[in-house]
Amino acid sequence: MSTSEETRAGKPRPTVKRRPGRTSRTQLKLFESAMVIMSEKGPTATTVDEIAAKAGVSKGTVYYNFGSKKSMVDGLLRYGVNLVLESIDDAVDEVDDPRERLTRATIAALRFLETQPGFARLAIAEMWRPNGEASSPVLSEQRGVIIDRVTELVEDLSEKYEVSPTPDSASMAVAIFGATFMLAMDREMNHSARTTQDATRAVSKLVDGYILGPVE
Amino acid sequence: MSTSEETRAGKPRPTVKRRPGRTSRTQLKLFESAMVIMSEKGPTATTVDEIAAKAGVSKGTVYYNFGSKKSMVDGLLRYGVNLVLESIDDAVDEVDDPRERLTRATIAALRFLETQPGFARLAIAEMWRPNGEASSPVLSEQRGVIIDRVTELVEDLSEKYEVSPTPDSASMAVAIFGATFMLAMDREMNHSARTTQDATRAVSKLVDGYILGPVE
Amino acid sequence: MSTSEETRAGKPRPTVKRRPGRTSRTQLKLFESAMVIMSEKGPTATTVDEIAAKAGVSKGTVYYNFGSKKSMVDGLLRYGVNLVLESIDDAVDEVDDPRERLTRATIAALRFLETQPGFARLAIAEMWRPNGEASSPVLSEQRGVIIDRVTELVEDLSEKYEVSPTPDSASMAVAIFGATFMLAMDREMNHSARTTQDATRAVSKLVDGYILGPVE
Amino acid sequence: MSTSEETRAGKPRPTVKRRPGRTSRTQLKLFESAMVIMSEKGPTATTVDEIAAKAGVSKGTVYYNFGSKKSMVDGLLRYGVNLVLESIDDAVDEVDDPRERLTRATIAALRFLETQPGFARLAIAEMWRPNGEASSPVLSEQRGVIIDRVTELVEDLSEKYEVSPTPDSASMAVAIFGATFMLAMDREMNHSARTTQDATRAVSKLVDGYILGPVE
DNA sequence: CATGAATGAGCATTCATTCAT
DNA sequence: AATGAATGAATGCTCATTCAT
Repeated sequence: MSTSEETRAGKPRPTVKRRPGRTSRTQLKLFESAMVIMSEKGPTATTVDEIAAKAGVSKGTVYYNFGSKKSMVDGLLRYGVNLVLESIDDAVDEVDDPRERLTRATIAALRFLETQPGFARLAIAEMWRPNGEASSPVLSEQRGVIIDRVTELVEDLSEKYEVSPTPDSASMAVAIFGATFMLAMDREMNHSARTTQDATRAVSKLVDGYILGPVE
Repeated sequence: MSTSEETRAGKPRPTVKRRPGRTSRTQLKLFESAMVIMSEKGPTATTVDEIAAKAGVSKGTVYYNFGSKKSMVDGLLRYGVNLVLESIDDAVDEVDDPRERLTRATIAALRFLETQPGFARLAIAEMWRPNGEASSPVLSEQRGVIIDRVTELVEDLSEKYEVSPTPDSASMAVAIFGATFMLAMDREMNHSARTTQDATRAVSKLVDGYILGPVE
Repeated sequence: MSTSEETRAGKPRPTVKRRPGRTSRTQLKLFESAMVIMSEKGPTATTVDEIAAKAGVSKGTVYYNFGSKKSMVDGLLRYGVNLVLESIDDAVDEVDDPRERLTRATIAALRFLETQPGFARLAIAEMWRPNGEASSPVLSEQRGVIIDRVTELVEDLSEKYEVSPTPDSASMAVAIFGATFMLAMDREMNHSARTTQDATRAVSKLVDGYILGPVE
Repeated sequence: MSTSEETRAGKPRPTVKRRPGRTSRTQLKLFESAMVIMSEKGPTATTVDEIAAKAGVSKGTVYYNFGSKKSMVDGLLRYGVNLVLESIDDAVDEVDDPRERLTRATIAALRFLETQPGFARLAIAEMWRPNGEASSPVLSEQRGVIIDRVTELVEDLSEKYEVSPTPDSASMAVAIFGATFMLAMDREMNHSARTTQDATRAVSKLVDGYILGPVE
């Protein structure tokens, strides 16, 4: 699911199982522990010691398995994005109507983010970073992957409803994604302030706005 | 504009000019330097040394003026949020129609975020943080301030168009804010990918969606 | 006496006093402590903690003053080489005869190395290192400086005695330096095994061999 | 060829073949790999991982065969010294004249060191170390072995030419060895700066100097 | 007001070594 | 004989903060 390009010659480290999908028990434990702590404190504030302690292994084991904190975050990011993508695909599966597909997709994403607030926070903390050095290529990559998926859905919608020239599908996708994302984050911060349903409805509204012509 | 809650008793430090709005030249210089660097590297990765160097003063001076790094970030946050609020107020001023007001407000915010990507990054990096310890009260405070402002605008709209049961105004405000925010960030990351106009139009679309009834 | 090229932008570190020759008390203390410990254990085996402890300052102070362990070693190297050079110059001063000059120089070097076995060990440990990465440019530099000085002396000798075609002066310088160096090291290891005078005489012998024609 | 003094009681490990001179294929492979890497990076900077990787075995296998990194270095040292000794013996064999013997011996050593710069570096890095703890007994031992061999040659020379009281043979041996060593190292560092012949001639000169009386 | 030397807790990372299989 | 996952002590380095001048 991820590989460590950092492994210097002569320093053989497993880092990640060659067989994708087959993650050792230890790696999985570390993965989960890292996700939990990093969602709470953010990746920077999370120490490798904490992760190791939570996973019940030694610090050395973390490095034996992941090579570096950075590659662990990368792995976490890829892992999370895959989960989002999967939950979107599941929600959309066997649904034909483009509008219904988009709506279900956003709701699915919303639900996922509410279920996994950790990932959302991790993602945001990593995604908006200095464009410069620290920002791993994995970020732009994953950012693209998810936006592309939403853009596809929007484009199907555009075709069916023949939405006029105006906003390009990608912009629309970004907007929808942003709305969804922010609603999820808001719910998590102001616990119980608003119901999940409120959020769901708000997103639906926005989608509708895309289809309908401007208020005359 | 900033306060130092950290100053322990018995250790009198100016930290902040008593007279609000009256910031010394040194403080201003530090403020600006901090904003520039923190936008680029994020607040955590930014060191006090760097800020001092950029401002052309000694490290000690930073502490003399701000007391701590944390209180500096708080100040920056307040400063930025005020700017956003101001640009929204300017855009909305003398406009009566609620829809027009909301549209203009979002566009103003969009423009601001595109002009000050630094602040946007700073805000997001700080605002969605562990609900726990690290998160300063200033954050939730400012988060609330801005969402409240948008909510007001949405509520005016609801009244006029008598938007039915639908999503509560606050959720809508959050969604709109999220869409705006994400469009701004996306533009900055994928430089030039999409035009400012595309983004503007996309936001307008969403606003329209709120007003109109659901697609029948 | 040395500067740190490593200082990254925005991370202002004194590293070394601008005014050459004027080293702060702390830096001097660290310098001396480092020399003592590194001569005993070798630079690699010496930890920054140890140096700090011996100097009676905190670890942070070491970094405040030298920036890195590596630049400290570089400084030590330069420092030592300068001392050797000085002691050679002192010994040679006001002596005109080339042979006498060379002899005195080697004896001076020998004495220095016996007095400062630490430096000798440090030098050798650092000088013969992988030509690759780890080897700082300072090394080749200093290596050159000292060999050049000896070569000068040998060349003066060559001229006076019109030493025939034979080995080039530089090779001769290297050989003499090597003999001197090894005698010094040997004396230190096998304490008291051989007297300083024995060593001195051995070196003289070698120098004579250079002047005289081959045994017919 | 190597011993593991570290093996704690009750933990029987082969570590070294009982039958001296009989080294298993795996051990040989490790031996050679270690020599190559350690010559390049020095023994301290060389990790067991690297050696294992280069030899194509697992890290555990290194320990299975050698018990510890230290005992591996010891073995390497012995191995190298034996090679030098052998090449000297070969060069001297069937030569009767003491001067010729010494000259040939130094030239042989010079050639060996130029051929095996790795060993030279390894030897020097290890031989001049803290007299204290880290220094394995193997070191002084090997240091003695090689100096003794040269001393023998020098003594034969002394007898024949009746070199007067002056420098004792051992000092002379050390000096000659040092000159040889340094010339070899210098050639390796300043690649191609001086020819092998220059070095050879320089050493010859020094030997001659020993025989001839002082310049009157 | 300002400075800069000093601090020390904290952190990511390395690596020789162990051991169950 | 060999393996490789796991370990943990050790280490170089960072950086927010303090304080005497």
